[in-house]
Amino acid sequence: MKILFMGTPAFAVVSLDALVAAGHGICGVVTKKDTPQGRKMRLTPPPVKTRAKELGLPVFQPDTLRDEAFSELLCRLDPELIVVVAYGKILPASVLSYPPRGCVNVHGSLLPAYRGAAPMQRSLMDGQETVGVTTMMMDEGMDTGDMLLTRTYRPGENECFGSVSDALARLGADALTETLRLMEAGSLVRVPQDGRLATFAPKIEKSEETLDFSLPARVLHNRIRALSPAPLCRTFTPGGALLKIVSSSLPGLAAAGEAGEVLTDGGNLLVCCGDGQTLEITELLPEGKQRMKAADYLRGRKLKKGDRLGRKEN
RNA sequence: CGCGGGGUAGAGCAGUUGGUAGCUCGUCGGGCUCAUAACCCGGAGGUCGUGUGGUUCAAGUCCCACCCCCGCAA
Repeated sequence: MKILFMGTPAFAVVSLDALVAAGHGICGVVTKKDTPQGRKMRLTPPPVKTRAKELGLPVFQPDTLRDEAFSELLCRLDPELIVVVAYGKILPASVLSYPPRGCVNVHGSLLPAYRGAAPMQRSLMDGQETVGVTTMMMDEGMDTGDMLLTRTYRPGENECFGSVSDALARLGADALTETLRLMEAGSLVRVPQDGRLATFAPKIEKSEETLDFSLPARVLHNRIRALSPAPLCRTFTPGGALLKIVSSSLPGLAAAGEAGEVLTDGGNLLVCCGDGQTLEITELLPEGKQRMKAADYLRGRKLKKGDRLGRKEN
């Protein structure tokens, strides 16, 4: 099938590779523009662009899909189908209606739950034991199109967003190729979403990164893994140093302490939470340092029993 | 030249007003113990990021240049 692929991050690269491996003709790859990133604000190409170039595919990085230039490009490429995986921009009706086979999207949740920008993170934050991906026919709504295929995944108790995203990227690619196979065979079944069951997964806001130890341990743990390996949850030491939390676990121990109180002097870093349960911080990233095991951090004697982690004092 | 932190034994850190390096852990050997991630004794392991750089009688410690890592901000 002659396909126009639209996607941006590493999550989408897996699907792009799968399409190529499945022998589909990719007439073009549309991705977001290079953005300044990192300390030096160096212009960095999105992963999909890098991969597309390696594959020798033509890459397009339009400012907008809503102008004449893109319409002309669309006509020139003349795709039968558009596949969208984490592109990062809304497709206008003019684009959605162009390809005869329509537009297929790979979405990182089991729709109609978690429509929106950050489905995987929100699923983990909510402590969902089953997550997944859904392929769907796109329409003008936000992830409201008819569902095609799903794949489910059960993340481990401590599994972080990065790992889940990798897993779902593979499952998404798998679901995508199967969807296209069924489409070509004419046996694709479209399942309308029940809008009454819809939930939303808005993008992560900066304020959500700061840990509030008055919350229950499980809530904190889920947030930590949902935001790892990036952007990471943050808290502050009594000295005011920023501490990013990379990973944690729930030892299931009750504790009588104040919220954010460090309960140990060495070894494991146990912190008392609002519900009287403990959260074990297993890996962290001190400001200006490499990420390290919490036990290593304690070896440097930066925290001792009775210290309180929390918001920066002002 | 956006702001800032850091590069010292395998790991995490300390190192005061410049005088050739310490701590916790790990590791190796021995001991104690029914046993142990516990305890005791002992050992190995470091050109202190790079520069056959500058200052100095003497630099991890001051100055200069460069490389690398990280946080903030985007």
